[in-house]
Parts: sequence; C-alpha cells; structure tokens
Amino acid sequence: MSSLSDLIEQYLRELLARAESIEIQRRQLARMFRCVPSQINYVLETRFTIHHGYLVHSRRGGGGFIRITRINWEPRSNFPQELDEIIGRQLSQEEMDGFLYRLVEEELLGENEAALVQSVIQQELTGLSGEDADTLRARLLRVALLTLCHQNYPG
Amino acid sequence: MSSLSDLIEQYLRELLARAESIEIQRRQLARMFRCVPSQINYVLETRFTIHHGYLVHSRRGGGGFIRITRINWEPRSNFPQELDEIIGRQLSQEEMDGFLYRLVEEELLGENEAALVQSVIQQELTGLSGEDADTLRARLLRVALLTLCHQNYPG
DNA sequence: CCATTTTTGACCTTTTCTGACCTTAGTTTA
DNA sequence: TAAACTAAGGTCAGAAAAGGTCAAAAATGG
Repeated sequence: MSSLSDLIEQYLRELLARAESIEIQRRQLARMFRCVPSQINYVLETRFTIHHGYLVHSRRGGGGFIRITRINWEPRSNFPQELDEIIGRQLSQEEMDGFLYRLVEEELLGENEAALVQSVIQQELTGLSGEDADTLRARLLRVALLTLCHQNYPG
Repeated sequence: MSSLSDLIEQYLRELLARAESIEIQRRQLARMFRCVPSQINYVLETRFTIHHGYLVHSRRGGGGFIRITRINWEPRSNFPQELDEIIGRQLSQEEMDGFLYRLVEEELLGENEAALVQSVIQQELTGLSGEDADTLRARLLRVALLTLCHQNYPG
C-alpha cells in the first residue's frame, strides 16, 4: 500500500545509506518515477526535513540540482524539536539562565560554552528590553545551541 | 550535473591554489571551454567577487588580460570585532552565503557547519523579509559564528 | 462521511548561457 | 602624427534551463 511518495523516499534513503550526501536532479527523478516535478518537493518537505536529520540544498537554473545531506544528531535525535518546545517564541533572561543551568547540570553543555552563549547573547541584546529582547533572545539561543549541538555530535 | 560555469570556476580555483595571483586571457579561456567570451565574465561576476575573497583587474586592447588575485584574510586577532565590521547591522541572503562560502574556502569552517548555519538561520527567518530579515540574519549569523569560533579557538 | 495525505498542474523565480553591440589600447599606414 | 586597423575585454538584454510555490483535485484511512 506504499504510495509513490514512499517509493521515492525509499529510493533516496537507499542512496543516502551509501553516501552522506547525494545530488539529484528534480526533473530526472520525476521522469524516473513518472510523476510531476513538484512531487519531489513534496517528498522532500514531508520526509527529509531537518527534523528528520537531513539538510536539503538546491540550486536553480542550468545545471541545477538538489543536494540532500544526512546529519547525525545522535544520540539526541530530537534535540531541535525539544529546543522548539522548551525555548518557545519568547524567553526571559531568567528563563534562559535557568535553561542553560539545566543543560550544564545534565552535562549536555560545558560550563564554558554556557558562559559563552550567555555573554554573546547578552551583548547582542544591548539596547533592547521587554518583548523585543525576549523574542530575539529566544531566537539567538536556539541558533547558538543548534550550532553547538552540531559541533558536539558531528555527523 | 555541474554546469559549465562550475567547471570554469573549478579550473580557475586550481590555478589560484598554486599562485596568489593569475592572469588569463578571456578569449583563450573561452575557446578552451568552448563557450562565448562573456561567459567568462559571468563566472567572474558570480564566483570571484570581493565577498568571495578575490580581486579582479583587467585590461582591454592588444595584449589585454584578466588578473585574478586571491585576498588572504587573517582571522586570528580580533574575531568578534572583525565579525562586526564584515557582517554589519544588516546582511542579505546573498551576502551571508558569500561570506560562509569564503569561510569554508579558507578552511575556517567545515562544509557541514556552514550548511547547518545556513539552514538553521533560514528556518529562524521564516515569515520575515526585507529589512527585518536582514537585521535578524546579521544577528543570528554573528551568534552562530561566535559560538562556533569558541569551539575552534578555545580560550 | 470527514480529515488527512498525496498527486497534479499552472504559474513564478533563479541561474546559466548566448550573441549583438560597445569601449579601450596597441599597431600600422597615409 | 593623425587616422585607420586590429586585438583585446565589457555590457546588457533575452533565451534557455533548471528548481519553487501554491492551491485544487484525488486518494486514502478511520
């Protein structure tokens, strides 16, 4: 009962099992599976997102391509999602400090990293306060942690 | 898969890997790759800009030439301050891509890191455009790079 | 029967490639 | 020596070659 999307997904997964990164051409793949090119986008959007552990990169124009790269978030495979849930759209100074403290406690982050993140973000927030600061703080923290996360668990 | 422009870029990069500065003749290069001379200009304009870390000089007329010079960028001394100068308060998508590309070129950043930074920041910017996006992009990139930088140059 | 997922197609944007025409700098000639 | 010629490189607009988006239709599962 597998749909066409499942087949395409399976095909791409097989390629990705052998290489960390693959390059495909949307048109060619669509021809291969006898579907419309946008179907390929659908498969990528529903099955190869960053939450699934993949990065998708593409280039238009002549010689264009779509590159899919496998990344290992392991052993905390759902870290990005957890970040979304925990950080949310706004984050106060106290909330951030508490969260960083907890990460250090759980040994997911070294003390130095935590201090660095704090100082860098604080500097970035100079002049802002209230809701603006909270919104920006949430975004900055998310980017900083994802960046660190990748360093700590390279693919 | 790779376009003609990619091939020409690659060829020039190989020459530039061995010398800090090279001189080419547009016509000859065009003949070599069996394309129109203006294609060479296209490659230079899209892949050897100052953002990519290159300077291009040329002279017309008999004995004319195109000189491409690689600029060596010294990151060490004061990374945070330099980031300020280079990134500025606002940063377009293209500027960011060019800058990341250059960091990868100079082996200050791995390809995976660059791709991750790009994707995380892009995700963080969904829904925004124009000046808002440019401002936030600048801030996010700065935090991401400083975070990575600490990993690479602990102190 | 309804909600969700999949599939399709019309239309859009970006990147590459080409060619006609322009400018500049040496070289030759009247 | 000035004009004409030749040998470069520059510009720009349009065609071509990709991939992206979005909403509607179709299929699927509960």
